[in-house]
Order: sequence, then C-alpha cells, then structure tokens
Amino acid sequence: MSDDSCLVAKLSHYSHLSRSDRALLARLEENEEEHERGSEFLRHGDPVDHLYVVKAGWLYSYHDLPDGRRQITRIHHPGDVIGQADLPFRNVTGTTRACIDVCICPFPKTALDEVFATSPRLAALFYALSARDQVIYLDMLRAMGRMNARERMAHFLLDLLARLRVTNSMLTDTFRLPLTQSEIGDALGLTSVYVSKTLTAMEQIGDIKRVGVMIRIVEEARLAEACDFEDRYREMNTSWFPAETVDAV
Amino acid sequence: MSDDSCLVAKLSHYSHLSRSDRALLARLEENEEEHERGSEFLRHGDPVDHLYVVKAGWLYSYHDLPDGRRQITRIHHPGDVIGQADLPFRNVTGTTRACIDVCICPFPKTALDEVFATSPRLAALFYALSARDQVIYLDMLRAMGRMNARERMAHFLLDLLARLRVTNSMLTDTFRLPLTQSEIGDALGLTSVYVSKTLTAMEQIGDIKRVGVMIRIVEEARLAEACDFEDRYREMNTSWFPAETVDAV
DNA sequence: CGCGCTATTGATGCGTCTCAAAATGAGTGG
DNA sequence: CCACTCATTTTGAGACGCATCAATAGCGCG
Repeated sequence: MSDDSCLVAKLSHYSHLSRSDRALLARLEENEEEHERGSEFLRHGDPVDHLYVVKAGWLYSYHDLPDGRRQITRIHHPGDVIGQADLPFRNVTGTTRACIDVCICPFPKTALDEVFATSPRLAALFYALSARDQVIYLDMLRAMGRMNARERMAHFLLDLLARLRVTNSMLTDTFRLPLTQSEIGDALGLTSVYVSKTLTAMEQIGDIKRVGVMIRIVEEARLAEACDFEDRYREMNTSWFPAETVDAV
Repeated sequence: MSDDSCLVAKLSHYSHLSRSDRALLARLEENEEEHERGSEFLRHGDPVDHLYVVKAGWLYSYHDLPDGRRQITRIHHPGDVIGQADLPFRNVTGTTRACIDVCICPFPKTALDEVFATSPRLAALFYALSARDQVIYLDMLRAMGRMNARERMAHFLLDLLARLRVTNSMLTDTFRLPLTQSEIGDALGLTSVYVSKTLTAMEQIGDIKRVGVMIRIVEEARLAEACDFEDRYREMNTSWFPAETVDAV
C-alpha cells in the first residue's frame, strides 16, 4: 500500500479513499510492463481482457478508418486507466501507442467485479470518472464540429495543461509536448501542414511560445476565452456517492 | 413493477435483471413530466440534481459556444437516461431540448447511491452503459474529425437506425426523423444548406429515400462501408460483472 | 388563404487540404 | 567533433469542400 501509486494519487484527488479501497487499488498495480516509444501494445480488434494503469510516460489512443485516416481520441498520462471504454465490448475499439518510453500496469478486467462487489464508493468513483470522460469527449466534439483550427489548438493545449496540473500543482504554464505535429493534427482533425501554420501564427501573435519540445502557454486567459475552455479535471462533485464504509484510516 | 418501463426494457436487453433490480429501476420512473416540442427543461448551468428517464418522444442535448455556434451531442430516445455525464459536476454542461412532445421521468441523482450500495450488478450495468457511451462519442469524434459530409451523414443515419432497432426489432429500414436540417447540421458540424445538398445527393445516388419526415435507408451495407460503421448497441459483453445476488425471478 | 418556418438552389468566398520542396533538428557512426 | 541520415517542421502555390449569402419554393397550420 505504498503511496507511490499514480492511480491512488489521482483518485484521492477527487474523493477520500478508505484503507481497504487503497488496498484494492494497489492490487491493480501489482504488475508492471515497460514499452518503448512507438510501440502499440493494444490494437484495434484485440480481445478485451486487461485494463492498464499508466505508471510513467505518455501514450495516445487512436481510431482509424480502413483507408488510413485516423483520429487520435485520447492522450493518456500517468494515473490514467486505459481501456475502460472498451469494457462492454468483446474487442478493443482503438489502438494505443506509446509517445515515449512508458511503464504500465496491466490488470484483468475481472478485477473490477471485486471493486463493484466490495466497494460501492469506489464503484461510484469509477462511474463518476467515466461520466467525466464523457463530458471531455463532448467538449472535444464541440471543438471538432464547430471550432476553427486555432480554437481547436487552444482547446487542446489548455486541456493538456489542466490535466497535468491535477497531479503536478507546481506546473505553471510550460510543459513538454512529446507529440509530432502530424499526431497533433490527427488529434484535431487537421493536417500536419496546417498544424505547423497554426502554431506559427499563434506564436507570432504571442499566445504561445515554443522552445524545442517545450511549449509555453503565454496568454492562457485569452486562449481560454477563444475556445470557451472549462477545466473538467480540477474537481468533481461526489455528493451523491454512497456513504463511506466504516473502516477508519 | 409493471413491464411498461422503457428503462427496464432497454437494460434487460443487455443483462438479466433480478426482481429487486427491477424494483429499484421502477422507482426511478415513479414521477412523470410532459414537455412540449421545443421546450428546454435542462439548461446549461442549471444545478445537477436530477436525472431523467425518457418515457416517450425524442430529445437532443447540445453544447454551444458563446457566439451562438452549437453542437448537438446526443439524440435521446425512449429508455435513455439523460444527465449521467453531468453527474460529477455541479452544473449541467449542455442544454436538452424536446424534438417533439415528450414524457420524461425525473429522479434525484441521490437515488443512484442506493443503486451502488445495494446492487453491484446494476451498478456495473450503469458503468458499462457509460463506457459504451464513451465509445459512441469516440465514433462520433472520428466522424467529425476525419470524415466528409456524406460519410458523416451516413454514420449519423445508421447510428439512429441501430439505436431504434434495440427497442423495436420490427424496424427494418425506414424511420421517422423529427429533426430539421439545421439541427442535423448542428449534429454533424455542417450548415443546414450543406445538409440539404448532401441529402439530395445521397438520394440521387439511391442510398436513401425521403418522403416527408420519413427516411428510408436503401443501401444500408454500402453506407455502412462508406463510414466504417459498427453497431455499438446490439450487444454488450457483461462477462466481468459481479455475480447476481441470489434472488430468484 | 396566407403566414412563418423549413428546404432548395445558385453564386461566390474562405479555410483547410494537397502536393512539393527546402530547412531544421536529433541521433549515429567515423 | 564532424558528417551523414532520417524524421520532422516550415514554407509556398494551387485546388477543393464546405460556408456564406441570397433568393425562391414548399409545406404545415391557424
């Protein structure tokens, strides 16, 4: 029950976790795997039998079309659980790829039945996170459907910043973005060429600044207004959760 | 515990429900409200305190931008639960509007704590449905990001067809589409003008046929191939659910 | 019968794509 | 420490899909 669990860290940001809940979660991170940059350890069509807790590194999931067009649907950071959305299906719907060398903890999906059977509160938390993710996707949908390239880019960058801040409150306005412009394009429904032009334009205006793989969000408030950004990560309302099981800390 | 509950009908399509589970669900539909076509009973910013089971009618939820651009993010049919995605937030993130006269059943979000506390299996089912919805949104995201107008339209129509078939297995290839072209545009990230042009083109090719508000999917297979459509509604894998509580039918 | 909303059609404009070439940068081996 | 390679980014010219604007036609409804 060591405290170096990313999952426990991320979840307890939203709700108090009892000792037994922590133990339950720790079991999900018992095993580790390393994968190097570029590897795809979960592919479209694979059977759904494991979920993965990200321990270190960045990854992304994408959904492609038969002709090669692809859409990156989610960036995964340490503490995220990969694969939850595919649980109700027999086969994995997307492909997951490591942006950089990563360490992930696989656990069998059947481990979830114990969570649901023994910890109503943890079950509610998983459910709430799933609901939260839905809203994230709705935000993205609105961005893809109704925003132009610059607004989408602003939304994308602010979303990353907000997520990184959950686990790293030190973070101010600069972070490492280990994605190629082609990947950013696949996330935003743009071409790599237009991503380059958009970033250059944003930099000239002074909204952002780039140095190598580092990116600095200079005019955060202005960008947030341009894309009507809302931080969905900072807090969650858990008032409707079932009462905590009696099990003092 | 009458069998006319849309919610029970829809959920038991995916998993066997015990008698107590049915009773729990029936309680969620105790109260009814009627709203007429065009009314918006849930608005962006309202406090999140109730969820709604759709009993009759069609509705849609949309997310808008300050300048009026809007994205319709979900069409709701009988048996759907509205508002789950907003549970972790203090305020509702989108606005919901009735396409036609509707009957909905509000229930307090706190009713969910009883579901989680007393029926692990039902809790898992809610969680699975939430995961399923995530995949729906990922499909939509891929469509919005990487498909052209005709492909998006095909995806939209096939999605509606698949959903209607869950509760109405009689349905073959024709259904009533109570949306204006402007609303369809807002759902697909297009203008109403281009929706008109796209539908006309699809009709001329022979892929669809329109008569008033009725639409017929003529070349279903061809459309499905064009947009790489997968039916996410037909079945769900529930093998990882916790065991059923002993409570004979 | 006429009013208002919705759908259609056509002309024009703009944002992003496509294609192609050059520039930059990171990693590798000599 | 430099030369080379390969991936990535930048830049520019031209094309295309969808938006915009505007006018007309159709239709449900009082």
